[in-house]
Amino acid sequence: MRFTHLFGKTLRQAPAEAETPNHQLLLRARLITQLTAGVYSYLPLGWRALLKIRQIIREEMDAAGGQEVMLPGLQPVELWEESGRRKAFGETLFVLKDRRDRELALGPTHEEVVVDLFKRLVQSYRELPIMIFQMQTKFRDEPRPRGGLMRTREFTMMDLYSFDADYEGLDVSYDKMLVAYKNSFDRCGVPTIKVLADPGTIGGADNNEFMHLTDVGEDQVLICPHCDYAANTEKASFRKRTAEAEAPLPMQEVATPGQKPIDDLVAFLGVPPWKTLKAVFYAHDRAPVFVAVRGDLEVNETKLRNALGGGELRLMDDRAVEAAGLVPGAASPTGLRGVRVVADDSVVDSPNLVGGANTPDVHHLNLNYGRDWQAEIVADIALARDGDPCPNCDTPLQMRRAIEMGHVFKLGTVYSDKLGATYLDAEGKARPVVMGCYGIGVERLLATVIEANHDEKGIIWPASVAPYQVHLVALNIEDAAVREAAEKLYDDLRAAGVDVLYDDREESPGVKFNDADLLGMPLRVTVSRRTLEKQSVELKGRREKESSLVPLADAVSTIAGRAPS
RNA sequence: CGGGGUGUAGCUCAGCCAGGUUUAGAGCGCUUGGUUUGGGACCAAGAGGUCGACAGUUCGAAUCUGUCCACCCCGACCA
Repeated sequence: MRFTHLFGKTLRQAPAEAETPNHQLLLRARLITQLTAGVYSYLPLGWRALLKIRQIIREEMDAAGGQEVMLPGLQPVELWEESGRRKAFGETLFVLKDRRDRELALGPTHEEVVVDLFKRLVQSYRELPIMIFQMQTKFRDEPRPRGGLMRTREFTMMDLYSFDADYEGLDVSYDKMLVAYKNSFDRCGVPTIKVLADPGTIGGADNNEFMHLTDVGEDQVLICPHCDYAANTEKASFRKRTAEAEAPLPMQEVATPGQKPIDDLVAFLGVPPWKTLKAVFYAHDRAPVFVAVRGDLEVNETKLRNALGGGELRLMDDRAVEAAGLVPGAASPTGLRGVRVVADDSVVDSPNLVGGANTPDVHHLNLNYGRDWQAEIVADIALARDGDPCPNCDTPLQMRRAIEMGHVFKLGTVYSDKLGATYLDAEGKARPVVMGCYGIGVERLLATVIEANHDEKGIIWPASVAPYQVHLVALNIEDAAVREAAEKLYDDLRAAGVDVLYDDREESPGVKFNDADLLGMPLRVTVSRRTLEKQSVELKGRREKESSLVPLADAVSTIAGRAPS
């Protein structure tokens, strides 16, 4: 490709809307351009990289036994009602009406459609296992698109679905996918770790996320530096400080004027935080819920929502708490009526806690679970934080930010049951098919490739996904000898099967070198008067500091040898 | 949806508070000519803007007021 023909030129300054390095470089190198919030166009260089990424994923899915298909983006909304996920997705689901006033959804994902497909095509256990995948545009009306390609409303997902006769088969399929995912990210030059995760609206049991650790990630993970424990904060558990065994003491009232936040109360009464009961109020599907955790802990809203069986969860402010007839700052679970109570398992196991008395400026001493109050639900709803002890080995966990590259789920029979997807086993009995689903955000992966491979000058493409392998720079191109040599090299390299971007512009050397660094092709080849005097061309790897000269006669073979096609 | 912020040329921004020499500016980019040429050159001449939209206040609005829209950031959701 000649630079003078390339659609779009580079930007010296990054547009103000971009904050992260990957977003700035995507825009400056003209890989993408934004149409509207969370919707992007992919320009020639960006699209070429994306095609490379897609091909890598395709090869890995094929190698794992996947078969590629293409499923519709337009889906009848009835399918979503049948699976119960129309409500689960809520406003995130794009819904439109056809001319007959029937509702159609723009698919945010494809479990429903793929199960429908399974029902139409598969009858017997003899046909199992099956893995099918596709790369299709997904539409999600995200509450807040952000971070360039990190969270968009229209994006490509590679989604693979596995169908097995039983759970043992699912385990096999799942393990194959773990390998295929790791390989895909590795080949794209993105280091990842596998963490435990929350399944969210997808449902199902076991699931893992592939995370790329970086400060610009929107997720947080907790990693044990000692054992192999790693989990998304949404999911992470930790070893809670165990309460010392004590005989329950009689409950007592104590005046605590003006002591509302737990920190103040702790200082005022001189008790440690883990000897107190902290009350937090949430509106769950609009109904108030009393949430009790020990004073040294915080509530994990994802765990809480799961304990409540899903639904909408919101923190209540003091006014809403008062409106519900409760006392913010001195609330007590004792004698509550008409309010659901959810307790973290830590408070159940801790004797003689200090808690509110449902009277302003009064607290109770020696609250004991079972004797003084009860919870409707007891579960682990505590948020793991940086430094909390690893649940496996007690080592302090480390909190890191990360980008979620992929998410794999053991769905089991959640969808098969809801949508009636069965097969006949060897005895001729109908059984629900056991499913898994596995997704990679393709454009997000592109962004992460850049995030993981750049310096202050620009992108440093891994050869595997570089739009072009060679960036041929002709300096002083108005010099006929230079132009002639550069043109010939360009033609010869292409004839040798090398993807080359040829800077044939009449620009100063600085401009050309800076653009070469910004665009980040793996190998830079420079032709100039200076190199021609020595009958040679100059080669420099994007990651290398030093360049080297190669005789003109050997240029094509040397370059072709260094540049995988 | 709650909180914060920004809309002036392709990109980055000044001008707005104290309305009137602003026929609206700068740098970069773009066009033409010339001089340069191994790390974002220089000179000269140009092109390019309904100052986000609408309504209002005023003799007069980029500037003041109101409404709306768009985009960005922080939170609730996810690949």
